[in-house]
Amino acid sequence: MNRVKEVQENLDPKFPIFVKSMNRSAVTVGFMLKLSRPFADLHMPGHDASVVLVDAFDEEEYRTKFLVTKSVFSGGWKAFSIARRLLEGDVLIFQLIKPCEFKVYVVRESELGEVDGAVALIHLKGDGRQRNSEIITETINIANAAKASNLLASRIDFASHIEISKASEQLQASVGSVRAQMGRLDALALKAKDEVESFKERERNSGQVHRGEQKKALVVKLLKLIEAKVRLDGEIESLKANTSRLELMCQKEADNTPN
DNA sequence: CAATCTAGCCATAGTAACTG
DNA sequence: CAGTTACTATGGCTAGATTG
Repeated sequence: MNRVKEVQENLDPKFPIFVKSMNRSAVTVGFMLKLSRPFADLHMPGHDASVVLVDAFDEEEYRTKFLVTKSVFSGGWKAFSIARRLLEGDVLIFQLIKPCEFKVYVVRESELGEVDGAVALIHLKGDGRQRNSEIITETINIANAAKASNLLASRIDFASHIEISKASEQLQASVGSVRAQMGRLDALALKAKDEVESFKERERNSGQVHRGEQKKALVVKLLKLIEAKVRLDGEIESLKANTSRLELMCQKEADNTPN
């Protein structure tokens, strides 16, 4: 929830948001999602309405029905839930970007590493809230792209498409590497933050003692962070290229496969 | 008949009122 | 003023209705 909070805080505040963790009735039996009453009262129409959910992953739109009497997303919610493969415990952040239109960010309980990475990048970049939300989307997109590639692969004949499998494996290996990098970045970012806080504290308590040396140490740490960020950017670019290559291969395969 | 949707019921948490 | 109780709002579950 702390991670969700951090993501939430880095979204554009001019759009109202609400956070919802997935329970059994939202992702299995019944397939309906309750909105919090205060949010529904403030931002939802006073009548049943069709609501558009825009997946932050691929900008794909899903229509669902909002039932005002129960403050729930009902008809159509199941399609979104299945398409995004939502599980109990996953947390969704709904950002109201237009009347009856939400952008939806998925924070998966089982894959918090994805969000950790996004948070690490937020610490590093810090050049505006809009940019931050793009970073989160991009980071989650990359991880989801790897999963999507698996889904595609499951639909085709593995035996006759070894090359695609290999590409998929390479892609997953790359994702693993990037996740590991992100974990390290997060740790470094937190450490640097602690250092800055402790530096400020010491400065308050003991005046200007060793100020120069402490600043030097901080600069070294910051340089390390920047270096790691540049390395990560390179890996992300390479990962994107791999994803495009895999998509092309799958597309070719789909074109060649008779209906 | 199976999948999907809806509405009602129940449990729980929060709050207000009452009592000692 | 603090503790207890009762009421209300909210959220989750599930059975029944509807639709294809």
